[in-house]
Amino acid sequence: MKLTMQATLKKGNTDLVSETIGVITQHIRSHELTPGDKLPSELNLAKELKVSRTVVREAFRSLAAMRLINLSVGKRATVANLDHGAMSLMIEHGVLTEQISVQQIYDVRRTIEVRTVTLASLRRTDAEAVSIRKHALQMMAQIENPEKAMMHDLAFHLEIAKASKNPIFGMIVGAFQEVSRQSWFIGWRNRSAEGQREEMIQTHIDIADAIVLGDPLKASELMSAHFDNSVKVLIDAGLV
Amino acid sequence: MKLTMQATLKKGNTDLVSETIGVITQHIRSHELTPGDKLPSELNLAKELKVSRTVVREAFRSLAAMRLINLSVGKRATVANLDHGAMSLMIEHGVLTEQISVQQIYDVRRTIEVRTVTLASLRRTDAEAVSIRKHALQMMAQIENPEKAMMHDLAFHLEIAKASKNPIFGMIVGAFQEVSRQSWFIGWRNRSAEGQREEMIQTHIDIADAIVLGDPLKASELMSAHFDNSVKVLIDAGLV
DNA sequence: ACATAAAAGCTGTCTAACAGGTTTTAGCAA
DNA sequence: TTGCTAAAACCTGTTAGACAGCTTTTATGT
Repeated sequence: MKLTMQATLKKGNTDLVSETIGVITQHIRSHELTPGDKLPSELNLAKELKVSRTVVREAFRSLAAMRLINLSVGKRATVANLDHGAMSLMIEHGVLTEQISVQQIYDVRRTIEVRTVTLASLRRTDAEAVSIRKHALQMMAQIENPEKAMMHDLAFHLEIAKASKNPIFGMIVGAFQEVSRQSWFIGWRNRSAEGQREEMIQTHIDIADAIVLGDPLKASELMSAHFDNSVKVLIDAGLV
Repeated sequence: MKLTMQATLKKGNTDLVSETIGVITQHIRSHELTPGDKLPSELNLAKELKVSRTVVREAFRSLAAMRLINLSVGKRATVANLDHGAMSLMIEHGVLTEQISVQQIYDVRRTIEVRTVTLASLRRTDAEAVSIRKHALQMMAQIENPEKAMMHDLAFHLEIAKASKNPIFGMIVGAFQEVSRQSWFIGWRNRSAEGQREEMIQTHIDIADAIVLGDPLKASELMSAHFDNSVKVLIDAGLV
């Protein structure tokens, strides 16, 4: 890769690391780099910008934390694919520090997922429809195995987001899954009455069927009802 | 602050920095820290974990990049308030690297903002209602000054998100504003026909009025129409 | 032409040092 | 004793150099 990083650091009020981050993102932009493309090495960047390797390293780490680039030992840093890892941590942090409540998460999820299921109904490939339905069926099959049932539940929602063909939805849905993982079992445990779990899973199957049939209205209504029910269960469980 | 970081690094397959990040987030969790609370100093953490200050610094930088903590020279790191800065960069990166299209952003925005305006209509304080309406009116007043008109436009949407009383919506709406800033002028320039800009701004005022009146249905319909129109303008401009 | 070994390049981590900002401490004055 | 001030202690930002261990390139010999 040719190394033309004509941008120089204007050593102003902010710190060198922040400026270096800016230079690197600018580099990505000006060279029109796409996922997988390599960035300059730490040493070259340091020399180019006349800063220490430490500064460049901290800048790289920052970008890696946001999942904008990938680091791996021995190799040069590469531009990263869109990923929800960083957003997951942000959401988790919000919950941990009591800035976000579980109910608020569910409201956002409902808002997003009513949309993803609508789009998925319209845009899904046949393969995606099959995959989505399979996860719903597997939930039912694994009803005695909460751990696995949850896996399929999460995968079900994520597949729908992917089938919406909008990567931002995929990112947001993915971001909430880490933290949802924790409240999932509460919901499961509190659906203890006869048939409650089956009913919940059946809703998933019905949603899958609506997607298979390409019925966005039906799909979104079911999804909305599913969230209504989930929030109700959590509230009944005293989790508010 | 008492320094009990009993968690030790299990020097396993991943790198020390990642593990240190985990320890720090764990520290925040176990000590139930909330925004503003101080974290241990780099040196103390380094000694505690038996790693070099370099490693701790890179961990801190990573967390700061995600806006989970705030750094400032001379002072100890503190737990941060929820902030959309990192998410802004992630979205911008997605657009820059051609993983996200402008139209996809608008679809997400519409989805979210139809919801925020609904919630805002129900939950806004009087002060918020006034502020929202003021921004809409200021847009009209600054119709000859695109730069300022845009500022009020963005503030308008952000205020609505805040009035929804769900910080996640605020974060998401904020995150998209950085990147929307760039397409805003395209939309503005392409509403060149007589009265088109006034019409667009009038929609904002109408939305504000619906919020003032506490009419969520009307507000959400108007917001939806606004996005329909914006997307149409951008498509007509050839930006797809 | 190809396989292999050496060399060069790169990242991860550590140590030591110093500038300059911030908080705490100590001591002095009222 | 209280309140102010100056010094000390603490803390972060940045630099330089070093070495282990992994990866890519180069050179070498068959």
